[in-house]
Amino acid sequence: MKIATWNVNSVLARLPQVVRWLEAASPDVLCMQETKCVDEKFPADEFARLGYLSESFGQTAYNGVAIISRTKLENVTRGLPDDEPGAQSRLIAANVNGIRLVNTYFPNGQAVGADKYYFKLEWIRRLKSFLDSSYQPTESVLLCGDFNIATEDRDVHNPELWRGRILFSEPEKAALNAVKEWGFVDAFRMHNHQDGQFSWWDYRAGAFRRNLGLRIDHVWVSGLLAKQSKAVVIDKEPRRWERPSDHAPVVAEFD
DNA sequence: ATGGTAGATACTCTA
Repeated sequence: MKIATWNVNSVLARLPQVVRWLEAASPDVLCMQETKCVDEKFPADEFARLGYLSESFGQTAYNGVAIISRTKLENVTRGLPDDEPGAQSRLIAANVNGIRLVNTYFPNGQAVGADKYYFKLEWIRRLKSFLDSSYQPTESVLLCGDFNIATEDRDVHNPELWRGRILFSEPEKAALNAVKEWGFVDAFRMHNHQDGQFSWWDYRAGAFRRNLGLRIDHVWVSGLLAKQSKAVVIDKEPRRWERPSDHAPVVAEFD
């Protein structure tokens, strides 16, 4: 079973690339972030043509998450339980093949100390509460998405430049570590130990060409799934295509 | 230290 996560940076602008990638990689499930479109405009018909069922949780212009799957998606939930009405669309969860999938788009935070930064930290705390109250670590839970946090020096092209900055500040890492302590393992790091393995590169200043990136897109799994984890790869190929997303898909394979 | 790009929306915000 192949489960992928990809921040597509607008599912409508990226539709040709997403379709091309689905045909090439043929994942069973694709979790998307930053779909940037309301559910009525989500291109479910295009994905149905490729054999995928869609569940979307979008909004106008910003954020938005979706799961497409070759097999049935059950018990779909949208948002965090304590979200205010009209809250940003950042989480969609569903059961697929006995796995509880939690697809997330963490707030970016903008800059350390900004209002959005504190919103990010609080959102992560609320995610932790949601996990604590909803699931047992003995279940098969997969938390994936654009976490907008690099966790270790080897996940950052220049740790000294990024230290203390947004996406790599200590309070962000501590908040995320509390989520991990729910009972997750970073599936990518079970199989890959090198530095320089990134999932996002800024559109500007030739960052991709120079591999000036961060690993901020993650697949985390509970213990049962960790035992079934065969491989996790970051597929850089679609980042080389015309009009790419600034993120690359991360693909996890399970027995 | 600055500015570089991209997407959606509506002349600006977010990343």
